[in-house]
Amino acid sequence: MDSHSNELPTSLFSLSALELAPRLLGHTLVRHTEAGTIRCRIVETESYGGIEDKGSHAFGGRHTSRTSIMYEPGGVAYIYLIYGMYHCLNVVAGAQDDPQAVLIRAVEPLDEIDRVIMSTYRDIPTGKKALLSNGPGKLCRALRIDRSLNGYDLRNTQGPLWLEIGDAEQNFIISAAPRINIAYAEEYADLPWRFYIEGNSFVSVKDKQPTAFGTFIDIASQY
DNA sequence: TGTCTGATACACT
DNA sequence: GTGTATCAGACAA
Repeated sequence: MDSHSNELPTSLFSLSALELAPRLLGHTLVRHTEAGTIRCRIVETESYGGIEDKGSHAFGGRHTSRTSIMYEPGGVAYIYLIYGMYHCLNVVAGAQDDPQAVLIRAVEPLDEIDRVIMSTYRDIPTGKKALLSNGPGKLCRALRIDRSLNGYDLRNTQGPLWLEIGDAEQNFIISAAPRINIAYAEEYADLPWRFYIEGNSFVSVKDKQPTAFGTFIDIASQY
């Protein structure tokens, strides 16, 4: 297999989180585990952009041991623990010292073998389908992602976790909606910074009135 | 179908 | 010491 041609272009990750979030939809998250290499399609993301975003861990320029990875140049993984028991995977975006990140909220296994391995890691029956990875905590458990992977370069196809270009032939509509569970973010809570593939069963939260945002952006041909 | 609640461990002050 | 903001299971209807 020629993995080199599947790499996402480096220039993509220097975009702002708000630009990167919809562009990651349809592309492939790959996790190399002891049980095998798992491939899944990104179907839902959220943008956490800049020090002015009250929903971001880096709001106000907060620079702590946890958030320090957000200040790296785009393309590395930012993984944090929530509720003491779940992890969330983010793709760092933008330039050095500009803390931005895209939260991966939901993925869809590409093939049967991927679904089987993910079900094993989730410790649920394989028949559960979409419940497997329709949320940020679930997908991290299904892909055995924890903070030991924090800071890894997601463009390195020799590593434990990376991104690849998705099927260029896919065609879907992107919807935008407010982000989930950030009521504390005040005026930033209602901004439509969550993006997802319209109609995909793995999307974590269904909106009554989704806002059309665009269609599949073919990164392979655009960059 | 929708709403609610408790579990849990670390970040940060 | 206080805040975090997902998930599974329970319950009502």
